[in-house]
Amino acid sequence: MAQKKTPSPLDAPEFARPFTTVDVVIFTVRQQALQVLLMQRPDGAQEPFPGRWALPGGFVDVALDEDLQACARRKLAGKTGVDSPYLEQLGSWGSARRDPRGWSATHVYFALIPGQALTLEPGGNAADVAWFGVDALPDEGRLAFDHGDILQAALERLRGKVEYTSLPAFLLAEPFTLPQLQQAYEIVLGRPVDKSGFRTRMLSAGFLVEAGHVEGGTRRPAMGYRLADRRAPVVFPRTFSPRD
Amino acid sequence: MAQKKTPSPLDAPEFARPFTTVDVVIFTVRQQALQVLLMQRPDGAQEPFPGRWALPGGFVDVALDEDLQACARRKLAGKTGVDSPYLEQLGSWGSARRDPRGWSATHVYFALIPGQALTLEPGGNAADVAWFGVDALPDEGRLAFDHGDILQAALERLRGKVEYTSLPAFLLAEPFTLPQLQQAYEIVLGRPVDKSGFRTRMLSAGFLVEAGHVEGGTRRPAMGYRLADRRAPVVFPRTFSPRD
DNA sequence: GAAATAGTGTCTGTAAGACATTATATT
DNA sequence: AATATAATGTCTTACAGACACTATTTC
Repeated sequence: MAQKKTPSPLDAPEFARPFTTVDVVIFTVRQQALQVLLMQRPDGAQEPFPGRWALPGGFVDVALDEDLQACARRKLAGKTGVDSPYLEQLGSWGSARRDPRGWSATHVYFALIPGQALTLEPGGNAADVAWFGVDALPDEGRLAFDHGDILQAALERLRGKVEYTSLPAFLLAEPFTLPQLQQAYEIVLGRPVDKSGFRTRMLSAGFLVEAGHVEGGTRRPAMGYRLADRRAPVVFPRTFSPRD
Repeated sequence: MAQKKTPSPLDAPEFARPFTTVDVVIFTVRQQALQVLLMQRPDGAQEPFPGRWALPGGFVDVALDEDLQACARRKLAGKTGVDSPYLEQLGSWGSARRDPRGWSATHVYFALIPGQALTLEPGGNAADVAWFGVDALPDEGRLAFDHGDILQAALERLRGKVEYTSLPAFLLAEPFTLPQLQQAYEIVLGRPVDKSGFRTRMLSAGFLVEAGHVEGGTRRPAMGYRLADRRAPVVFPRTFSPRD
């Protein structure tokens, strides 16, 4: 086939460049449920998907953002005030049709933040920002753009990784106890986990550091733990339930 | 903090948009080694990284490409002639400095293609395209842009997933034998794998379909197999070597 | 029959899953 | 003392890893 010389967007400024956005799927555990942060789209007539719920995000600002991760961190800090969450790239979605305004590509990150870190409602304008249980999404899950698909992919990634990593530890404020950690696993996975095996796995993985007993509980106090390394999760050699 | 109203790139056309590219990391097994396809950058004075080796890729063409995956498929078919490989999104890299021409973001895919599918050298202009063993990269691995980092990430992803998936099957032409598949695993992982356990794992996973004995070998012929589903790999419940 | 490769059998150690039991706190 | 939760112990089973063995082809 003839290898057509692709015109460069640099040579021809009017050559259409896709626009570039970053979106963040922010998970937390609140009220015994896995929840996600959504924003309501503005109502203007020019706006795409007016009034619909969407993932927090927006255009990359080439003047502000050094790189994609910094852009994601900026948007996350703006909405939640949390500045050092677990942040992982999920992937990117780009097509001619996902945004009615034209060809667009979004780079998606997903973040895990402790529920206890959110004492006050996020941001200055709290009205258009809200937490939703992942099983109780607004508009029957029909979010703006392709954000429904993206959220679905984020959930699959999270639940998949939780089977064999220490990810749920990033959903808890330190220090946390092993029962609390187990509960976080059970909430994300949506099924009970055996206590004995759970404890052996967590302690033998060596990613927890003892931090003294936690008082204030109702009955016998449990040992508190911190993460030895808050930057990355630990990978276990096996999944939780090999087969049904 | 004051939530500055971000100017929209749509309202102001002169607002700088990052430019958008797609790159593909194409792996195959040739000459008993894991190899990757690289292209040599053109030599023009205006060109970034002239003469350096780079991953195949380039600008998204909003007129040609329906979405990112289609763009990756177009670039892959153009370089290799292979049109239905295993293709998975690896991630995206975007920053102000990765391309000297300005803020850019690239969406990276990685592909696995059978070595036997490449009877002739790829493309029309074969001079600037070549296969390299991943342990024998040109320029000591100092590729154009951040492609060295990207290739490293692709290798980690591939080797990581090979520990617990059937991915190496996509590096072989059908029908293939179990000894061939085992060899593909050993080449990618860089270590020997026990035959007995390997066979049990592969056959019990149920993703292989018998396709008659393969002759032409030197000694006893082996059973040939095809993939039941060429679209996605199978995930095993455990990794190959739990721990050292 | 020798040699080389394909394929199977056997043993063992480790660890997960299930469940029972003990330990330590509050009221 | 009763109770609730934290933490540990025991038993069984499944399976990976190691390695020996058998099977089937070519020369």
